[in-house]
Amino acid sequence: MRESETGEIRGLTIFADMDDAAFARLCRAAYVQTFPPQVELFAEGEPSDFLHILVAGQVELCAHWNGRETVMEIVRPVSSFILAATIRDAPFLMSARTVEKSRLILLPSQDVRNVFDTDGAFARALVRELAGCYRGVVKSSKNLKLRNGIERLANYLIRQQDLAGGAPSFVLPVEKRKIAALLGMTPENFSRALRLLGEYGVTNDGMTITIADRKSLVRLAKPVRMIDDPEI
Amino acid sequence: MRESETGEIRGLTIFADMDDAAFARLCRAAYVQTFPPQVELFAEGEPSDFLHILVAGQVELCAHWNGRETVMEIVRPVSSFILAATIRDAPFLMSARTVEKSRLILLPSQDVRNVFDTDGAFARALVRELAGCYRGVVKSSKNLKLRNGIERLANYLIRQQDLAGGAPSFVLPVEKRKIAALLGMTPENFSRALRLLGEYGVTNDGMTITIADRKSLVRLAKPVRMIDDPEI
DNA sequence: CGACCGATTGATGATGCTCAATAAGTGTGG
DNA sequence: CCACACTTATTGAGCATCATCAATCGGTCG
Repeated sequence: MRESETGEIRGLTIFADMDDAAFARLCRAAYVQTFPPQVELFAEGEPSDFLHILVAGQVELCAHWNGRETVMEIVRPVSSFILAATIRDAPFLMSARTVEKSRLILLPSQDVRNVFDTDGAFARALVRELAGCYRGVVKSSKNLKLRNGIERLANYLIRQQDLAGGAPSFVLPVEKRKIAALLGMTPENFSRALRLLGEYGVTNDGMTITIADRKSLVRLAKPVRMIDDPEI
Repeated sequence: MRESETGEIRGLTIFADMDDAAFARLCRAAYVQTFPPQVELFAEGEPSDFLHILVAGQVELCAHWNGRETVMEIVRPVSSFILAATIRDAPFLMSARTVEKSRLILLPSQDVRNVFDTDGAFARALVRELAGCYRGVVKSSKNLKLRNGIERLANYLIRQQDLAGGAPSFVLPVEKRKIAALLGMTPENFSRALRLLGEYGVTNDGMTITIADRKSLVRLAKPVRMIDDPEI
C-alpha cells in the first residue's frame, strides 16, 4: 500500500493514537482494491480474513435466513466494518456487497490481531470503537422493537435530512428497496408509508425527498437522544 | 469489598488476564449490594456511574419510547452489563431492573476507565468482551428481522432446553410476559404462539415447558449457527 | 377471604406481507 | 439513436401476522 493511501485511513479514530511503527506494520500487507457495483465482498459464515475499511463508495451489510434477506447496515466512507469478527477470529455474521463502485483497504485480520496484542493504544482505541458499534446496534434494535414502519421511516428521513446538511430537499443515499429492508419493511410498504407521510409535508420525486414541514414530521417521528442521536 | 466477594468475579474473562495490582485497584472502591425483586437499578439516559456485575439473581435490561416498553436482554449470573456505556462515559441506552432478588457488584466507572487506560491486558480483554456483546446484539437483530413470532419462540424454546441441560421438560427462567417482550411480541400473542406450537409437540403447564418431539420443533425453527450459536 | 396480577382466550382492528399488474427508469446492443 | 430487456417503484387486492381491548381463569399474598 502506498503512502498516499495509508494517509486516507491514518486519521480514523482506531488508528489515531497508535505509533507509526505499529501502523506501518498494519499496512505492510494491506491491499487496496476498487470494486464495481453489486459485488459480493464476503458472505455470512466465511472466516474473517480481512478487516475492511471503506474509503470511497458504499457497501451494504446484509443477513439471510431461510430464503429471506435483510439489510443490516449501509456503510459509508471512511469507516471500518466487521471489526468484531476480526478481533474474535470468528466467521462473519453478515454478508457484504458493494452498492456502488467502491474503494476498500483490506488489512489482514491476523496482522490486526498481532498489533492489537502488542500495542496498548490500538487496543484501547478498538475498545472505544467497538463500544460505539455496540451502542449503534442497540439503538437500531430499539428502533425496530419500539416503532412501527411509518415511525421508523419518519425518523430515518429526519436523520437523512440532517446528514445532507439540513436543506428541505435531499437525495436518498441508496435504492428505496434497500432502505426499506434496512428499516424492516417491504418495498411495497415503504412506498405506501412514504405516501402516507404526505400528510406531514413529505413529498418525493424519484430519489429526491422534500420535507416541507419538518415540525409536523418531527411531531410524528418523536426522535429521542437514546435512539436517534448518533453521537451518544 | 471483601476477598470472598472479589473471588466471585476474578474468574470473569474480562478480569482473567489482568495483574493482581490492577484488579485490586478496581475493587478498592467497589460496592457489593443485594437488591429485592422489581427494583430499578438505573434508567435509560442516566450517566453510567458504575459498571455492573451480576453475581446472583436475574436482571432485565429494557428500553422505552413514547409510552411503549420492551425487554432488550435478560442478564444471568455471572456477567457484567452496560460495559459500553462505562467505557464511553455515555448515558445508559437501557434501563435495568431486578427480576428476582439479586446480588450485584458495582465498580465505579471512573476506576474502570482509569485501569483500562493503564492496563493493556485489561483493554484487550475488554475488546474481546465488547466484540462478543456486539455480535450478540447483531444476532438478536437478525432474529427479529428475519423471523416471525412463532419462529422466534420456537428457537427460543430450543435454546432454553439446551441451557437447561437438554431434558424434555424445563422451566422458563422468567415470566412469560417478559419473554414475550424479549422476543418482540405481546403477551397475548406469546400465549397463542405457544399453543400453536402444540402442533410440534410443545406443551406447557405454568412455567414448565415440555418438548415431546424436538426434531419436529427444529424443523419449524430452523436454527442456524450465524443466529443461534451463542459461542460464535 | 378478597384484592391483585399474570396467563389465557375471543373478538376486532391495525399493520404488514404476498401476489399481480403497471408505470417509470436504466442500461445494452443493434 | 432507438428498440428491447431488465429492474425498480408504485398501486391495488387479498391475506397473514400482530396488536388492542375486554373478559375470564387461576394462582399468590396480605
